[in-house]
Amino acid sequence: MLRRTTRDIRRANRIDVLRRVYAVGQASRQDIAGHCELSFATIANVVNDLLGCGALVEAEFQDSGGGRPRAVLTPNSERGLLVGVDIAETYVHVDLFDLALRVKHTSEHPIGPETNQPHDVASHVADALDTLLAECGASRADVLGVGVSVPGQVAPEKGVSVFAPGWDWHDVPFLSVLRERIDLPVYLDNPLMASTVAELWLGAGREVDNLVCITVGTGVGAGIAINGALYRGTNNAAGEWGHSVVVFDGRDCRCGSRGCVEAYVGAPGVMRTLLEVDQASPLYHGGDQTACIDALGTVHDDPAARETIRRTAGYLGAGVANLINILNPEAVVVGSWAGLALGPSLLPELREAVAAHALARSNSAVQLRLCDIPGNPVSLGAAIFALEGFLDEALTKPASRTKR
Amino acid sequence: MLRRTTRDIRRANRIDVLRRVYAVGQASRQDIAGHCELSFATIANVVNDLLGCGALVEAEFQDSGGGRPRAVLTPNSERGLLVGVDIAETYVHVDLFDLALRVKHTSEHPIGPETNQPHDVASHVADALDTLLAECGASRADVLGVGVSVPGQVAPEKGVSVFAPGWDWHDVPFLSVLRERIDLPVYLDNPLMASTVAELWLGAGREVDNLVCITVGTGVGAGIAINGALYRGTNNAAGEWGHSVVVFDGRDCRCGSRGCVEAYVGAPGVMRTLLEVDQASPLYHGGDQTACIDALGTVHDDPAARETIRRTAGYLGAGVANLINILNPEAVVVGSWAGLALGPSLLPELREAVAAHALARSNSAVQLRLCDIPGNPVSLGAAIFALEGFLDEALTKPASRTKR
DNA sequence: GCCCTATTTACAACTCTTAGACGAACTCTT
DNA sequence: AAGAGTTCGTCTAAGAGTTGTAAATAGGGC
Repeated sequence: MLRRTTRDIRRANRIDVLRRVYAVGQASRQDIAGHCELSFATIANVVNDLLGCGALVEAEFQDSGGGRPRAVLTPNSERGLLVGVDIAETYVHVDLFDLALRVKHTSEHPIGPETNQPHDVASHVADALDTLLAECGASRADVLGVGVSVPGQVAPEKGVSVFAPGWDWHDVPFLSVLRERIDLPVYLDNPLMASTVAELWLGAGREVDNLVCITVGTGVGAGIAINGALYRGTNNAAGEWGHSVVVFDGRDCRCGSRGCVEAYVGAPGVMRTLLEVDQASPLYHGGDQTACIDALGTVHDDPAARETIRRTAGYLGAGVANLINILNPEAVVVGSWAGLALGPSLLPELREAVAAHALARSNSAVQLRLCDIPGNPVSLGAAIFALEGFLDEALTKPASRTKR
Repeated sequence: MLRRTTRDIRRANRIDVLRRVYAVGQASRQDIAGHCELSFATIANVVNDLLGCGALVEAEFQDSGGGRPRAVLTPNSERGLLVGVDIAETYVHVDLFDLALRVKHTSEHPIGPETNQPHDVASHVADALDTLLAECGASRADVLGVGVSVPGQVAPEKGVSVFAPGWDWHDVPFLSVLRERIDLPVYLDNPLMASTVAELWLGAGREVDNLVCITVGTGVGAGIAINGALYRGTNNAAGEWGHSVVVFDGRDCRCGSRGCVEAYVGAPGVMRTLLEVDQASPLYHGGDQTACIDALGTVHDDPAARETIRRTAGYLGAGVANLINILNPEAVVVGSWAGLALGPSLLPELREAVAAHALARSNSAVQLRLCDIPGNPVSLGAAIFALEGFLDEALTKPASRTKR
């Protein structure tokens, strides 16, 4: 899977080059050569492949100071469309991207308890796709691929949702269900993997090849990227850091275990901490997750809020330090809605807490920051899965075509 | 470093093939083809390289049931010698291996507080090497390489011991110090990396390509292997799981943090638990680590011992479950002296504790077992580093020789 | 119009994998 | 004892990739 034949090298090089172009938006061949460790000749070959399949175009020519002008390569936004779908427990978010990974149109549908069965959800996706295409005046034929993220545990190669905690999905062959309604290449994965890939292409991965992408929302997870590639583990279950123990014999967690990171730094955990600090805090907002977390992130003069942030930073810092000690990454990125809402007030104390628990050598090698990807990183990552799939089809298959 | 040129593919294939031969002791080309995902022709090519440099030999011919007999390949124990050195805080352990990685002779020197400076330690190693060679009637020229493990954090490519906690080593260029005394190829790393490589070649890695190798001694760590290769992290500091937090605000740890796994399941931590259970337990043996841990592992009818084991299994189980949740490996192996001493009595309760904390999907994919490598896995792993270095020299360099 | 410089492209050399043809070695049958 | 059948191992040619070098290309300055 990693490196076997020479074609795998080419595929990897292709992704490297493309990631660089997307990372900076536009790049000359020289620029790419400076950032990927490849000879110039190889860069030229790979770029020609990518120009050939329409993924890139030579957008303009740049002055080179007295020599032949540099051709500037950019993603070819005209080549086609990609669809990224973020299915969460309460909504379906569908983004239509151009090939430059810019959002063209967005749609979001709520999901209620009575409409959370596979067929309902798949219909939502299909309908949203039709609507978005109509809005753009585009047709299904323009869509190069659809990436879909489903919460919980997923077996991407089988196209199965193994377990979705919020609903009662067990071993649902969701990919088939989707394909019945959407006659396009569809790729299935989960939000953790999707947002990590997004981070790799358009986030911290622009500067770094080994990173951990922490999502702090209602649930908590940590996507892992090693050597510029997503790390999936044996079962595509790697990154379930939210259910790693940080407080032995601590709070009950919805996973059945006790003392999990998620029970302390997931939104419900933070709210519980707030109640522990001040049982009558008005910031609790009667249990409204979004309102409460937003309030905690913005109100700076409330002592209960400050104390809640402080304690949360402590728990999260211990958990993050665990990741740093175990994985020794170059970057740790905190994302998802609760992480971003609390982030600005959390970060200074989080850094302190991490430094208190992480070994100096590992801590000095890592940068800790908030996710700065605009929009929805999950649907973006899903769309990137579709992009990768399209490229593999377009550029790896032709080999067998040539063979005749 | 991972995949760049086609030559890296060959190197990776070479290691795959060789690992298979070492794993089973002897293998026909057919057998290898069945276990490495390579065409028969490639197997033959790689095997010929390895025969050419003398790493393998055709030991015998096996009946094939009516056809040309299979040549059985084995490591060529006559080709030369490898040296593996395990430097610990209190001793220097030197093993002389033949190329089949069988121990020929062993030597162990204690290190006192007054002889733990780089030059002293290097002299110990050099002296031991001379002695061992004399005992075998071999000469320095027979030695293909020397692998050296130094405790603490190491930068292998620079040959520097960055920090050794027991002594006061900071950024010691230990590789140079060794080379002054030993005029042979020397490779430097730390015990965690070494024992993980040993596990990969001659332990659980025989069946599995993704594993975590836990060492439980005075210190605690977790070496990580992904896709059949050691994972080092950014700084060669990956695997410092011993200093991941499992009890928030728990026991003070020698690293300066609190609640680390090591503070509970390292030998001193276990002994502290014993005292908490029974302040006057005779099993404490006045603080003698070896005696106490051995006693805890063998005495089954002592209630304090049982309770200590139970609690230790709980802490360790939480820590191991964290690894399983985060990394989703195929195997977790527990080793090092305290782990092995406590292992048999610990294992059933450990499995329970892990199951209580790990997600079902990840837990079902993993096998948890004790290290079954005979002898010293650290010096063995160090010797394997030397073996890999020798092969790279012998088989990758010749390319440039041919170039003329 | 010529030179200079920087960028691209083209080409040849080298590697590696793989499929398939062929030869080698052994057993079994006739 | 001579084929016939099997199973292994080697060899060769084709397909695919990377890379260094040489040649072609395209402005800008004089």
